[in-house]
Amino acid sequence: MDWRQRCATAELAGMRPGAEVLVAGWVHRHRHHGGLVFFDLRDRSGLVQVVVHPENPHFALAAALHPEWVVQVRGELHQRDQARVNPKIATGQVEIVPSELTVLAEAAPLPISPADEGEVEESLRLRHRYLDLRRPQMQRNLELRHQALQVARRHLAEQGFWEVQTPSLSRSTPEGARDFLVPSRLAKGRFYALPQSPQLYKQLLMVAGVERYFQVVHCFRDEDLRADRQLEFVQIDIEQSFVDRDDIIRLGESLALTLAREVAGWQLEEPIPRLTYREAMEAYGTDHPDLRFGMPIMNLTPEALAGTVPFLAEAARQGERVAALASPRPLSRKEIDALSLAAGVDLGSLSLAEGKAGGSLGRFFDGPLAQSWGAGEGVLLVAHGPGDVFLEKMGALRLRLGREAGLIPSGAHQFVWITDFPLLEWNGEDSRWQAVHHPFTAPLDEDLERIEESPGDVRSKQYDLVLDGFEVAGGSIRIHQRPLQERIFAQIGLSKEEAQEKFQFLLEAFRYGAPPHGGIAFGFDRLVMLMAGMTTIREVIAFPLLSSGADPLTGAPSQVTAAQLAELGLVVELADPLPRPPVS
RNA sequence: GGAGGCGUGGUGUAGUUGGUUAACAUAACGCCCUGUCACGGCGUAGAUCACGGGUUCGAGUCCCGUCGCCUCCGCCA
Repeated sequence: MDWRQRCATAELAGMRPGAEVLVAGWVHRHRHHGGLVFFDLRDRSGLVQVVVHPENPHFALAAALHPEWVVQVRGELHQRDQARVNPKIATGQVEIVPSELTVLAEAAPLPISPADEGEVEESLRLRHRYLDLRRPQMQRNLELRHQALQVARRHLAEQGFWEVQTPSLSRSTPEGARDFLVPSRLAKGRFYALPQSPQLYKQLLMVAGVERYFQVVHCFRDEDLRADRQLEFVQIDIEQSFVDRDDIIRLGESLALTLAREVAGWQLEEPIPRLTYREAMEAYGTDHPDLRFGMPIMNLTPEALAGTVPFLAEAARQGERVAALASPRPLSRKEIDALSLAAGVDLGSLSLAEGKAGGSLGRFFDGPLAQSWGAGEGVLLVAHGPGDVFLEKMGALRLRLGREAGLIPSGAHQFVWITDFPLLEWNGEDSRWQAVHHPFTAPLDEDLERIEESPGDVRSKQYDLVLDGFEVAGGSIRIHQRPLQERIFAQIGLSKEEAQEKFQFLLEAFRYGAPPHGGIAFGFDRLVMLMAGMTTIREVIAFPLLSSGADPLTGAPSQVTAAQLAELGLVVELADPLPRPPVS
């Protein structure tokens, strides 16, 4: 067999009728008319119809084919009659009349069908992922991901970035997510950690004079899974020396827009708009707002509240925030109650119909006043609460209202940069300040003197890139001077000794001439998910985990033998010896 | 850790206030069919209704518990 003769089914559309062709692939659908057999042969590129007449010596074999058998067909390419053209497939103008038909492999009856477009329970899809991935949609997702990788690599390489690989077996560091640990056999009782990101290595590469680094890298965080989060995920990790914030934002922006244009085919506005963290929180109640629709949170000042609703005015006097969201459509009392419950705030309502104010707050308003608040066709939902926690609740409510009202135009996509994040946040549980991003993030120059006196007010050189409400990239300019780094460590309660113990290698490296540097990391799975129009990253990962962290295909995580444990010097103690049987 | 939704032939679903033999589509198997392309027609087989307990003369249906999957909150520097 000379496989070099084989051509992809998609190529057949452009070939001249009468040509002899060799194709191979899977039997997608099989149509048997007694005296005439058709089957669609599927390969990675698409489908082509094979037609077998009764006088064909391969008729009996063709009639006996089953879905997903692997076959090879040599034959003549025929132009179909006008009435027999199938406009739904790319090769619908032609069909193959076989002179040879060979079954390369038979297939057992399938638990799930690659030719069936209906929904199948996801754990079953993952159990038989190799079948699931045969579906054209999944093949498109894999190809899109491949294209995104190629475009990103080319784009960065063209700008002088070197792809440098960093270790997966590393040391556990404090802060951040729970580490995955790997026991050491050679040093029993000690553990490697899988990287949550190559953060420290890429900074060391800057000290090493690499200047421009990137990597497509697997990262590991042992936290609960979500539709947009897996235990293991891929970043496009970037770091550059001799830059400040706008340089990295420009770089990230060019990469994001290049991917959007070349891979997703989106034409988006340039430059990408920017919001400060504060602006995003005030208007959208989140640091990753979906800007494909408006409906901002309306802040009601004590002045605006004066002489209107007494309990709201009182809440404002007490220092609470009072804010409103404008639902574009009217809501019933029942719907508002349900929204209140879901949002975790007490929602008052204000509407305006035929010049009269209505809703639960309507009695405090006359028509013109209600109008001045923006009450109109829909209903104004008003609530009060303390601080950013309240804004976050209103932000979640905004998102829900926007989605339910269909305010998100299909096909619309909107990037936004979020800047000026706080450097530190108060951790009530541990009673200490902790880094919002990570402890190597540089403060804004103008906020440097406030680090000790007012740590919560210090803004940082962190920036996040948000697409359609998902954080798709994030990074910062790093601290490259040791004295400043030590001031930050002191603020987050990391003693000199602890800092020395945990980050000794980094601090030491910084003694020997560290250039100013910064970087950004793209959450590659999320970005590809959005470009593919999917709603979970599992759809763009070849072999993802269930939300329980289990892999129903391989049975991971699995128990290991006593001998394996002994070799590592480990003893497993469990109340229940089999806490989670593998999915079967 | 918490909340919600879901769990019925291989797959996807229906199953009313508890009541005869658990229905439909599709896949599988058999027969028929010469222009289909989600082919069509006839037939066959295929379900301990996730698991365990309870209420009842009687449970897919009601109650309690457990498990699994999905979504969200917590968590994710």
